Amino acid sequence: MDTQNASSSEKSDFVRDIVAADLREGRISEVVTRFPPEPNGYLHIGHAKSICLNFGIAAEFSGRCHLRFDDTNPVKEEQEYIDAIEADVRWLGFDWGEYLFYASDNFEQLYEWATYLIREGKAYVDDLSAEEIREYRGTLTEPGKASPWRDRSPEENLDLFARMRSGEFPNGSRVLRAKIDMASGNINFRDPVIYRILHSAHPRTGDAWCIYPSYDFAHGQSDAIEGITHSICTLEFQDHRPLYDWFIENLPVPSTPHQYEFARLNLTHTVLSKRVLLRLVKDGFVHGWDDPRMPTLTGIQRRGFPAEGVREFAGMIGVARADSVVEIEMLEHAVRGVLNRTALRRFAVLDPIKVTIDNYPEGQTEEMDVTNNPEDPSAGTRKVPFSRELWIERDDFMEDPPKKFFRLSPGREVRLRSAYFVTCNEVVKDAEGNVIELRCTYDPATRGGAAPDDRKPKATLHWLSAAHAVPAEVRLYDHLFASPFPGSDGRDLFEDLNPASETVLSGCLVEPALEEAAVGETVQFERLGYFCVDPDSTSGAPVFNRTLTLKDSWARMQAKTNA
RNA sequence: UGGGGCGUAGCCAAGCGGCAAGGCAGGGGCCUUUGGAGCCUCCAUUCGUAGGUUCGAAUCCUACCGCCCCAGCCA
Repeated sequence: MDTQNASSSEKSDFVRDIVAADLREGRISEVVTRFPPEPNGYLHIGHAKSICLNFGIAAEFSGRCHLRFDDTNPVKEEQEYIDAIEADVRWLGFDWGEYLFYASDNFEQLYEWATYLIREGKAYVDDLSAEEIREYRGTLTEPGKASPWRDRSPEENLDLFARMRSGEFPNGSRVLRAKIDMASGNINFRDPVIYRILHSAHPRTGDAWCIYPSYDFAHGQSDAIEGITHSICTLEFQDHRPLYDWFIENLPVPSTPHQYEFARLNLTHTVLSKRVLLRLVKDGFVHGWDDPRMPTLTGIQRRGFPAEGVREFAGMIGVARADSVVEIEMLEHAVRGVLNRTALRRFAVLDPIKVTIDNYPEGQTEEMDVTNNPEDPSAGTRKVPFSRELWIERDDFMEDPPKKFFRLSPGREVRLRSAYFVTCNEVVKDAEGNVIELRCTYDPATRGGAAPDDRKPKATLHWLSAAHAVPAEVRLYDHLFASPFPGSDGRDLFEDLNPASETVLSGCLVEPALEEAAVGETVQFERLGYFCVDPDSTSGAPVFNRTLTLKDSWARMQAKTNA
């Protein structure tokens, strides 16, 4: 029973099953995985799935996971991205230790192996142009045909390849191709390009090279050099696996890694395409890679999602081979789960309305003891000042309330959390008839929020003492895209952007404890949601990003009756 | 019409010949000094479809249907 319970709480999926079997049956003695980002953009939540898989497996099976940059295309790659990727993987909570690699570390070895292939008669320099190569490749249903340069001698190929390296030829003039099978049903076998001429500086190797290996020629060989046992990638590389294996078999590589593919993550109401994310940033649809609406790890972090929530989410969704789109609510559920356990509770009023307690002594202030986190007694309590003039949330009052509205209204008594019961006696309006102030009385016997006669108001409100409240800016965030499937049914992706994805509120008020809140800290504004201190905050002028709302059954009820 | 994959609830996903896990979402209820959280409970007589094998099929076989990926000198 115990072992059953223990094993059922372990993560299990087809990749872990394969690793476990390989270990059990002695095909490997230690599992070695790798996370191989190309430094041409920022990491997003989809990468988090892969990171959690690769680092997670290594940890669970006492192996190791390498961080390797797949930096074989200098025209798209930048040091900025390398730095950001390292920071994001660390933020997610993973450590590659000494195992930091770059495909570019292997450029010399890769070059040597390319010449090996040439000497074996398994690679050749092709003078065809890019367009000609495409034409010669054939189509999905028709075989390709041989390039006229396919049968050059190894000597000539070696000479040409060396001259490609030395910079003698312009971009696009020649490529090195593996000589495999122009008639293969798998297009990756139709003499794939393995080296191209790119007179372009590389973030790491500078101008040492003007020819660069393609992904197919670099990835598996880098795996072999590092001793990777399980090279885990996404489904679109399935067709490349035979080619991956071909290079491993035809080259004198030091180990025999294997590739396994899983379905990449898709999420509703957002998009996980580096191309589109780049465009959102470059065209100003968002404020940057770290915009709290972005699905990038840096954006998610600024939004206030804890790394633990992201990891929990990765565990929830599993790993399989079927294409899927996960509802973003699952991510939000995981995030709320950790925030509920860890976030300190605070009072904040986003849309204030004045409350005056007529029978409370003018000039008096009390320090009320308020629980920091009812889920975690060890978080203790804090003092929140209470006085005669208060702010409450405008939404928490209705002059003419519908049946199920339990909050404040004329003649009704509610509890001010951890303070007193108050009753609304009078509604003050301006010339236009807008409610501008509520005149209330309090019951001194209910100090702390409990009545000696045990009567229980149907609602508990959050509040702020007017004299002590700190002004703040609060940014409300919602899904980046209004449609769950952006760009579906032929719509332009950008038409589906949610116009209400960001709402900036000024004139919000927060309790004094928040005046000097630490950037990056996420707290719960009681009854409103989770909010994260934004780096735009300055001393005494905090800025908060709404991470997520609390689940709101009142709002749900409203929506249902309105529908 | 070539090659490679995938179809289990609204969504994700276990299941590996013995009678459909779990989570998210949703419904109902309890509880509550957050209309939060928590707790209880309901939610697939059926696994893309049709045949077949078997005492027994989501699991094996056959055919069909649907969806995804591949024709970068991107990864």
